[in-house]
Amino acid sequence: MNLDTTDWSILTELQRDGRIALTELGRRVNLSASAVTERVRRLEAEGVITGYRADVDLMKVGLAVLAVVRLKYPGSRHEPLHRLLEERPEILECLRTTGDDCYTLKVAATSMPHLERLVDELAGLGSTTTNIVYSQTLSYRGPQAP
Amino acid sequence: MNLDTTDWSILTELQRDGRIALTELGRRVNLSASAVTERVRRLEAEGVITGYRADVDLMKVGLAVLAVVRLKYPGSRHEPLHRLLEERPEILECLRTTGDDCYTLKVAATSMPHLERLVDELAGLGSTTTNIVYSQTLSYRGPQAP
DNA sequence: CTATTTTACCGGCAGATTCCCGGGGCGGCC
DNA sequence: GGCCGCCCCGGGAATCTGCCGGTAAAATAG
Repeated sequence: MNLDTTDWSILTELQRDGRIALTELGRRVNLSASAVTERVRRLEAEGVITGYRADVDLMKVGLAVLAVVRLKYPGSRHEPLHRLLEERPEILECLRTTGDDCYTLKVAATSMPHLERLVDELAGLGSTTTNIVYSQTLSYRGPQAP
Repeated sequence: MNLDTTDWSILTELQRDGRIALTELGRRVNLSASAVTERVRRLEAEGVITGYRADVDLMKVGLAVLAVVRLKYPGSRHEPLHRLLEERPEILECLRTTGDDCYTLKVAATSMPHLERLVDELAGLGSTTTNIVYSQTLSYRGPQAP
């Protein structure tokens, strides 16, 4: 799988606006609609583009408290955590990392008591370190050409 | 801004597939195309939906090394960091948090030397703690009804 | 309790978009 | 040269979007 400059332009545009029409996308990358369609289909089929998502403002939907929870997980039984990830949509992201804290989670809650409950559930699995998020730079850009 | 059950269904569907046609979206939430269009337009105008993005597989585009970098930032001059965020597309996300490490960054690099360069740049601003990411649960779900 | 306004929905139509063809230009290979 | 694969273009049918008026139920006012 090799990406040329045009592919990168397409990825950049689709990361900026994932709902853009293919004709408009073609206009921006100097390609006909059919050519750009074929390229996008190929990028999807190859798994370069894994999907398209609407971004939702957490505040606007009542999730006012965002936090990073680092979880130190003893042993190697990961099923309880995976089950928790399935059950709790408040856990937005879960990264397994090197270092003392095996997992880094991003968690959204409606309130402090809500966050407290979530952290308590996680604390049942291992020791946690929680930091409240003040603000986040909206990363509406994804990967770009290396 | 109050969201009813239908709005939540719409948000759920659009977070699962942000490029779905409005007619199909209407079918899934039991609404006509025009009704669902109006609701989506309202959600966009109110800022609930902030945009639509294509998700790109980092591996597939050569960004094989993902890391979490925590940055302890002395003082209150944040411009140097913001400039770095603008310049370095490798920084996918930047959260400002409570706690000893003021910032938590998610960084994608093509290789270890590449990551090393990035961390060195960040280390010029403050003291860093870096953890490599083994794997991440693809959070293709966003917020759901509280 | 009735009248009026507001809200949310539907259907339909014009225009735009997507999908699916066939066909052309170009470089590599026999 | 001749063939083949690759990538691109253009055209037409099917589909989707954007916009309109019209309707019914809920909210508001009197």
